Amino acid sequence: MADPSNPENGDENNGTQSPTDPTQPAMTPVHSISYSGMPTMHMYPFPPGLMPPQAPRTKRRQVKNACTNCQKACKKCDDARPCLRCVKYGIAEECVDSQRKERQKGIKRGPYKKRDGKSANVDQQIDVTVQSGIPIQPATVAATSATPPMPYSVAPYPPPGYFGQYPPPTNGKMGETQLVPIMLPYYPPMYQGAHNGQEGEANGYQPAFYPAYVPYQYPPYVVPAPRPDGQQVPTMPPPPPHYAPYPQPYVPKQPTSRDIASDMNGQMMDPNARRDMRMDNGRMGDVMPGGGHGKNA
DNA sequence: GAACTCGGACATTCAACTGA
DNA sequence: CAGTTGAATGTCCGAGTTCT
Repeated sequence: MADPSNPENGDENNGTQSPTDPTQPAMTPVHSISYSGMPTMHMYPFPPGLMPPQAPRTKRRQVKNACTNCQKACKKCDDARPCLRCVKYGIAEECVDSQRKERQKGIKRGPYKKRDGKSANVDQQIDVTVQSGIPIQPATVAATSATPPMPYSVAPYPPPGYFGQYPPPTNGKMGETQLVPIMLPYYPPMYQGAHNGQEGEANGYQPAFYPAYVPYQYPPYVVPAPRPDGQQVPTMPPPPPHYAPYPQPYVPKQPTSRDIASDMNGQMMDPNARRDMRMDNGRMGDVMPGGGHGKNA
């Protein structure tokens, strides 16, 4: 049983949510990514009746190289050095990248299975329909699929600020709706206050921007001409209330006294005592080649 | 109940292979 | 030679066990 109070387990249901977890954004089957620290309360829900047809299973994120301590303990590491776990246990000075073993070369593999379809996985039909009813092209989805999820839906309006940041589409017709590329902000989980998080990017949790396509509706929303003085032009009127809001800058949650207390618990313990309890009888001596613990060896 | 262990699912990497 | 495949290798979830 997962112990929610176990600091090792973190405060997130990382990577192995129920396949039908409705709090997770719809992701393409091409490359779904779990940013599981994304708190539900800060998500931009899909409007009623517009939930994606199925919430695909999210993908577990891994660091490229865990530190030796996390590796020994089979626990989640992060890219920062010292990693959060080592800091938490007071062994920051021992937090070093584990050494990767060189891959063998010259292993013969035998013939590959015939590909049945020409581009079976590329042409995977992805039915992403935004509320305008405009299906996003599979290629479009693929292009954005390696990027963070959009925990909100897009509406057939240019986002606020659109005109100041992106050139308006130029080849549309009156009343037509067209997909246009924009950059959307994404706030990684750890950006949301690192007081007790475990997962996330290395320190310096900056909002990232990533490419996405939104349906752009041509007039009646008139494209304002750029101002000669270079100032940003006024933004568009807000979308009707039934549309999901556009992403907003995340306002980090202040840690509650309870959060702090629970975090303190993990730190009050003598770090050395804790280290003795854990690190020195890890099973890393027995970490076998072949992933897992010897099963493929 | 908390801390720890560890089996195994899942992710990533990259050389071998394939087909244009 | 770029793109694909799939085995090797790595991470870490979470159930079970041990400890306090």
